[in-house]
Amino acid sequence: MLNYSTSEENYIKAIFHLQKQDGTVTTNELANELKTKPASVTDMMKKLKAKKLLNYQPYKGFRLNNDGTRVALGIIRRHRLWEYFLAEKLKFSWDEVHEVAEDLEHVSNKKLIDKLDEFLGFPRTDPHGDPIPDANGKIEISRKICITELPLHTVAIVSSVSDQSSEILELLEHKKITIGTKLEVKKKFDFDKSMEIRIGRHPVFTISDRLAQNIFVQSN
Amino acid sequence: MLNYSTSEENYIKAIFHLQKQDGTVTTNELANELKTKPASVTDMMKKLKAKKLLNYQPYKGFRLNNDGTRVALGIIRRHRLWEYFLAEKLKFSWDEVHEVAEDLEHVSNKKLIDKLDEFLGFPRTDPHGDPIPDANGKIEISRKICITELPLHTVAIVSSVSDQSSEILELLEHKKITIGTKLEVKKKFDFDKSMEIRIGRHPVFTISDRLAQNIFVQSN
DNA sequence: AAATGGGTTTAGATAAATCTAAATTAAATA
DNA sequence: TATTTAATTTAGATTTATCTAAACCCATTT
Ligand SMILES: [Mn+2]
Ligand SMILES: [Mn+2]
Ligand SMILES: [Mn+2]
Ligand SMILES: [Mn+2]
Repeated sequence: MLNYSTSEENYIKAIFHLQKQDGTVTTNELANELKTKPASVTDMMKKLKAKKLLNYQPYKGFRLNNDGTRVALGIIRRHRLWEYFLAEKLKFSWDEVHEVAEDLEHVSNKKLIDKLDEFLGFPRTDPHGDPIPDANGKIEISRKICITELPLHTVAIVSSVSDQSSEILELLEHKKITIGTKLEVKKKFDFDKSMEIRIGRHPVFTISDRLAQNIFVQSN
Repeated sequence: MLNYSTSEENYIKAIFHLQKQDGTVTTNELANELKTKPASVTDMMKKLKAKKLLNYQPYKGFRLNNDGTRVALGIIRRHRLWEYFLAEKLKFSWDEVHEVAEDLEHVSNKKLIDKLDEFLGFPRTDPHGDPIPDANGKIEISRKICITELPLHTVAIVSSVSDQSSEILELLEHKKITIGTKLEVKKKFDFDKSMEIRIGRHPVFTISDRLAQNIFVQSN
């Protein structure tokens, strides 16, 4: 296992996340994601290609290969285990963990991470409901769907939330929605795509399309 | 509170530790400590002087000022809290914690460290017996003396060990000496400076001068 | 007082990561 | 097919941290 610089790791992780949407990632997409400039991205892509972590032809975009994906999953494992530690053990709130984990994820000592995993009881998901890769880089394929796709009158369990800001946390806490909440969609309005939700036997209430877009439920 | 690079922090911490012996630290001493070259030290001393963390006149050595000392104590606080966490929670052994803490200490998020401190129950010393500075940078002045200085037939408590290698750990475990052990020196031999030690009512046994040099006891 | 030599600093080079501005390419439009 | 333009790459500079080799300072010895 080679070691990569903090900068290289940040690029690798960002490509991994952007790939999930499209097949191949473009220079501008990545520059935008990392708040850097396209020229810097091109430089780094040449370097990562030389290190055989991705496929890249000038002007044709890039995509992590098997080795690159393995490296990315290692970084994501570290990130999400630290997020779990911060929330569960240090009582950080949901929206605070990401920023700190951004730094901790770059301390890449295998024994540290495997012992941390054990200490935490081998958690399966981080505080945002995203799956944590195991020591071999295996990750659960999250069969999650957005509640905007959920059929009416079908009870489902909230499994993750894509936005991780304090603003969405405030709203979700107010609406008493959290990971694990069982809810069903009772009505959808075409006009503004808002919807009425019910949790258990509580009265129905309304959430905006903007919020609904960020709430995901288990689909199995 | 400004932030400093990993490299700057490593220099600051090393100066702090070297100062304890001498009054002022020399270029070669620091280069040797950090396994770098004297020219690199001079460059960094100019930078840290510009940042007003130390006193430095060409050819005259250097010494942290109040601000520099405050920064150093922050780094040492992080280092030792992580060492405690690794030993106490993740069950790392004594000689493994330092290396990992060398990386973790550079993640400088005040809330992270203060919550970690709380989670650990505000430990007063790290696994090697060295005091942990509190959130305000206050550190117990360790009134420790080496057992080579200890008068004969005086029971004392082992408070710290200066070498932190796996080799000394192996030997100390074999001799059943650990932090907290009550022992007394029964005899010293001029020829090789070896000494006979007694723990409680167990039979006396011999330790070398080389080992004795590294064992410190509380002196109060 | 002059010479010596170890410790220290300076000069100049290199590697990593970034940027701006200019050049280039490829795809869409005329 | 030629032109336009937006995305991308290249060229050249900058900052940080490091190094080697040469120059310099200064305390001790001749
Ligand atoms: Mn995160
Ligand atoms: Mn997360
Ligand atoms: Mn240590
Ligand atoms: Mn220690």
